[in-house]
Amino acid sequence: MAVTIYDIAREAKVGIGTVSRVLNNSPKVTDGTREKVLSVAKKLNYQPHAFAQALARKRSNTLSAIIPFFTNYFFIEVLQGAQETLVSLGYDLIIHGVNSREQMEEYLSKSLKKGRVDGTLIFSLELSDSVAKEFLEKNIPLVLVDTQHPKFTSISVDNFEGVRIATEHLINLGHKKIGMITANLKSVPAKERLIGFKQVMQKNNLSINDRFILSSSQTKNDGFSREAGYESMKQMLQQNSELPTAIFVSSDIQAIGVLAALREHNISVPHDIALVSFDDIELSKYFGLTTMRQPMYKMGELAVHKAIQLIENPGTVLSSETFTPSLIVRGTCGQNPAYSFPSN
Amino acid sequence: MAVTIYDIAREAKVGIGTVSRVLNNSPKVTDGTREKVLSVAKKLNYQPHAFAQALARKRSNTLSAIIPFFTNYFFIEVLQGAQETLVSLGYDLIIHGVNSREQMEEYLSKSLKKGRVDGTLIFSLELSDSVAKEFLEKNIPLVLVDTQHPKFTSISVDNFEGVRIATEHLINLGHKKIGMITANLKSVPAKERLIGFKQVMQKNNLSINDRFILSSSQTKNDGFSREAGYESMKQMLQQNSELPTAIFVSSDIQAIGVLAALREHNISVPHDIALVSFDDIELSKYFGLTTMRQPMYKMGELAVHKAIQLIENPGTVLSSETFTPSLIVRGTCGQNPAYSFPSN
DNA sequence: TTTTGTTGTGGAAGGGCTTTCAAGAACTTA
DNA sequence: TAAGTTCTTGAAAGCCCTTCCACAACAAAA
Repeated sequence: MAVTIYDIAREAKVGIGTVSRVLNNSPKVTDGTREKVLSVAKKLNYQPHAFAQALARKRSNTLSAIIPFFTNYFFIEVLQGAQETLVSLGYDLIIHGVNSREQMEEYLSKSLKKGRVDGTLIFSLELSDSVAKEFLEKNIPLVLVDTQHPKFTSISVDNFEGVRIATEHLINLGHKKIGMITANLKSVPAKERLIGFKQVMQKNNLSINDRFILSSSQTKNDGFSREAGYESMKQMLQQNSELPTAIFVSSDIQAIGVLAALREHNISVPHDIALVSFDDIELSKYFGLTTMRQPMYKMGELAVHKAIQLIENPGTVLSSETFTPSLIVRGTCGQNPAYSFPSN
Repeated sequence: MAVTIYDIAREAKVGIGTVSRVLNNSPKVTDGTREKVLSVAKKLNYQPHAFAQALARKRSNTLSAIIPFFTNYFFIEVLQGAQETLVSLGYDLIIHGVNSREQMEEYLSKSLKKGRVDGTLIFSLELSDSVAKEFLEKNIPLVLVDTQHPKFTSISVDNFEGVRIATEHLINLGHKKIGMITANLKSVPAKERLIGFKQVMQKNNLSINDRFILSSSQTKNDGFSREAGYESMKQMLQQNSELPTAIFVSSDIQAIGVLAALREHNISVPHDIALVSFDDIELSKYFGLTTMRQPMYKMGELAVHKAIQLIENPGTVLSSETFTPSLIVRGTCGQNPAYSFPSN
């Protein structure tokens, strides 16, 4: 049986209340008793019992994170950011990986009420109204990462700004005929990136050729997949005799498919066509992709801070923060001649 | 305030004990009362309070997993296996990603005593004696995955068998002059894979040319890195005028480095040199690597089952299970002509 | 000296559950 | 019908903590 505060109280000849006060750094304890208690606690190698504490305090010092497994590298980095901050703040992390929105809802409906966690982080998954309502009703702190909802604090990436930087990079390199390959337009980021692209082109007085703009009809991963990228590029090659000199692709994973399609047609990157994409997943460096990097670690970190702020400060107004992705120049845009493809 | 068993008891006009018994499927309750309680519980949308339960039962239905972040893809897959099994069994998972053994020990020393988890899973990290002692003393169920210790249940991969399959695949393809590039020999898998390789060569009456066998002196990731692979291959190229016709590389990530070095020298894979490696990380398919796949998902799954068995059945003897990796034939071994490199 | 005010302290209550215990209800059996 | 069993049930105790309340001890003010 583990050591309890009763053991300490007996040994130190004080009351359990005093022991608890000492352990919680309450100021109203004499230095003498404090030392006495502390030394006994150390001698007995006391550790507070997490559940008893949680029960009494009505606080568990635990957060849950719901992350889709399929986000892969994003998953790990963001998790790393979240986890390390959490540890430094004395919290634990219950993680729940899911593969779909349905799975998330199922999990939430079961776990939410158990009072096991003080707050929740949801990554990349769109919030359904029913879930949103439940969080609101139960007043459980919730932070959204890489997804948004008007009623909750969220952390996301500025797609418009990212696209602007990417596209202007291409423009500054002298490209005028620029195409875009995006994912399934039902997905919010796919749509935003396309709209952003058109805006930038217009702002720079460049004409938009609709034949150079393709979206995907695939539903698996909303078209953010290698296959989708491959198909889109194939299609562009079929439909056109003349090609753009540069293409902005809405994700790295699609860009890898695009590269494969181009290679099949012996079209050299970046010589014949330059490429810039979005995400900077782990694969990107191996393929030499010039891309827009999302500060994943930072996002995890900030998510935790926001969540804890919400917990410790229930009145906090919801705040949505936006990160600007940064341009990572590698081989596919042609600016960096030292960068061979696939890269070293 | 949440609904408690007291609310149910009052509403259903029974005692709290009865409510608890119904909720825990105790047989000694009449069908009549059972239904009554159940219907009230449903009506009030009751959810048991996890901490109160844990406190009373002295069981938390929670496992903690300690996984090094740097294992990347392994991390995700194995986690997925663990997590999904856990959910199906009604357990929660506290995960703790670490970057080193020191970090792991620090975390353990703090968290172990809190009685927060019923058992622990440790992945890929070698157990120090002090930590081992602590687990033993406190009698906390522990399962080791991808690492071993004589006193604990573990799940690992049969390196010898994996190497045998890989190397004999090369031999069956007609190769006789086979080299090996391994990682830092301080790491157990690196060493085992090398020893295994030599055994297989001998068993097949093939001569081992020491000039074709390289290990890495790098310490970062124990030499399981792209850079290490690149360096090793460079070195082999420098030292030899004649090269082996096939190389077994101790990990995929190194193989990617090897590929880069070979490309620089215009040596074609698999035409001039065939390659087989180990792990089947996510990258592998994009590089068309023929490799030995570890059943990561399965390992996570089994780890959980073993841990829970240990928890629910404290007398269980420790059992160590070994998985045999399976050969994934892609482009780099030359057997699969349809597989271009980098692959489609 | 008495009164008022501080400060430190012990212990009960409470958090929500499981489990034990004793007693009442419902059955047997003679 | 009485005595003896067996079931079912309500309520108390216990899990380990935090926090509130009341009181003791002492210092300062009257």
